[in-house]
Amino acid sequence: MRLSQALEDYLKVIYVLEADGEKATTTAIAQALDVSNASVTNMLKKLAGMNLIVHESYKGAELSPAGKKVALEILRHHRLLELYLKEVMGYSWDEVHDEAEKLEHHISEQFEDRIAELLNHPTYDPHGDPIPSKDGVMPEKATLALHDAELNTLYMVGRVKDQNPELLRYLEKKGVLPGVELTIVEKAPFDGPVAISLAGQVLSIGFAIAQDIFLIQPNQQ
Amino acid sequence: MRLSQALEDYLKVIYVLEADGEKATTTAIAQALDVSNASVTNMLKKLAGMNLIVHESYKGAELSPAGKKVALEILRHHRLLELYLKEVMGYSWDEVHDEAEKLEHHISEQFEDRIAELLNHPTYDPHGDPIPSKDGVMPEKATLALHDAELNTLYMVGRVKDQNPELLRYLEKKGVLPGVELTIVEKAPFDGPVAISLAGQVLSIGFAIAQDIFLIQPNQQ
DNA sequence: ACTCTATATTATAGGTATCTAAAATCAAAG
DNA sequence: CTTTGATTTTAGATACCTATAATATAGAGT
Repeated sequence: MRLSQALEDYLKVIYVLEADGEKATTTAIAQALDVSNASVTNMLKKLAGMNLIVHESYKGAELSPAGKKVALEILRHHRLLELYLKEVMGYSWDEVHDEAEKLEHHISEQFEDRIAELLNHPTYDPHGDPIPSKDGVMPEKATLALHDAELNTLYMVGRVKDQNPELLRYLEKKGVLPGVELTIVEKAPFDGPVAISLAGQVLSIGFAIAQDIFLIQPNQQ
Repeated sequence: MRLSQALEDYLKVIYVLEADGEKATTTAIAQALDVSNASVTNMLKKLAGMNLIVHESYKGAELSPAGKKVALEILRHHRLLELYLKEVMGYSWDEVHDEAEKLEHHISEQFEDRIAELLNHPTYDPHGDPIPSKDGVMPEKATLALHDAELNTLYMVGRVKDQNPELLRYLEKKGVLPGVELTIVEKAPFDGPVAISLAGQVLSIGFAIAQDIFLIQPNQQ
C-alpha cells in the first residue's frame, strides 16, 4: 500500500523536526510544508487514523514506529539522490535539494539500491546529513553549532543545514564545506558574527548562519 | 505553468496513437490509460479548453501544436530515461519502461539535459523508439513489421514495440534486439508464425509478436 | 430510411489535498 | 481566577481526477 506524496512529506517533516529536537506542532509543520494550519490538522488526523503518528489534539504529533519507518525511507531516497546528483550527474551542492525533493517520492526500490551501490553505500549526503541505512539505522549527525563551539579549537565542518541555494553557493566559494577543518578566532557578543579561520583565511559568519553550520571533532570521525 | 501528470499522460497517449496511424478515440485513450471512457471525455474537454488538443464531439482528438510540444517533451523524458537506466544504471531492457513511466513527469530540464549529455545526445532508446530532440524533431521510426517484410532479404531489427517484460526477456535471450540482422526464412499462411534466421539460428515468432517487431534495411542506417 | 449496436457524453458522486473564516482551546500574565 | 493572545481545530468550499449509471449520437446493415 503506497502512501500519497503529501502524506510522505508530512511524515518526513515530522521526523526532521523531532530529529532537530523540536516539537512537531501544527504550526511548525505548516511552515515547513508551506501549507495552512488547517490543512495540517486534517492531515494529522488522517495520519493518526493510519497509525503512522500519535496525535493528541493541541499537543502536536509524534511518529509511530511505522511512521518513522516511512520517514526514514523517504529521507534515504532524498539524501541518496542528493549525493548521486552531485557525484554522478555533476550537479552543484546548491542544486541538489530541489531535484531530490521531487524525485524522492517516485524512485523504485531498485533505483534506490542501484544508486546506493554506485555510490558505494554512502552514509552522508553533500550537506553532511546522515543517510539512513536500508534497515532504518540513522548514522550520527553533527550537532555542535558553529555558534556554540569553542574558540581556538580545531574542528571539522560536519553539516550545513541551510538549503538556500545562494547561501550554499557563497559558502562553497568560501570553502565552508563538510570535511573542511576550521578554528574559531573570535565570537562577537550579543549574537554577533563569528570569525573563523580556515585554509589560512579568516572569514566572518553572521549569527543566523553560524547556527546552521555544525561541527565535529576532527579525530572523532 | 506546469501541467498535471494526468494531463501530460493524456497528451502522450494521443501522440503515440497518432504516430501509430491510429485515431485517438475516447475508447482508445481510455484503454491505453486504463481509465473509464467518461474520464477521458472529461479530460479531453479540459485539454481542448487549454488549446492543447482539438476535440470535436464523437470524433476523437488531435493534438494542437502546443499539445504536440508537450507530448514530445514527455516522450523525450521517457526515452532518455529508458536509455539512461539501461546504459548507466545497469537496468535490463525489460525493466526500464515502468521506472521511466514514473520519473518522466518529475525530472527537471536540467536533469534531462544532463542525461542527454552523459549519453552523448542519443536518438533511439533501448527498444528502438526514436528520441525527439530538445526542439521537438522526432527521428525516423522503423515501421516495417516483421510480419509484413519479405522473405530472404537482409534486415536489421529497428524497434520492438511490446513492453511486456516477460516477452522482452524472451526476445533478449534469443538475441532479437535493435541493431541485430536477420532474414525471414518462412512465413506460415493464415497469420501463422514467422521463421527468422539470425546469428546462424532459426527462430519461430508468433503472429502477434511479429506485428510488434519492426525492421529497417541495414544499409539505410 | 430505419433500427441496432458500439461509442461517446452528461449527470452525479467520491476521494484527496488544499484553502479561508470562525470557533475552540491552551497557557501565560495579571 | 480571569483575561488575553497565540495556537489549533472545525466548518464549509474549491480544484483535480476518477468512477458508475443513464442518455445521446453515429454509422453500419438490412
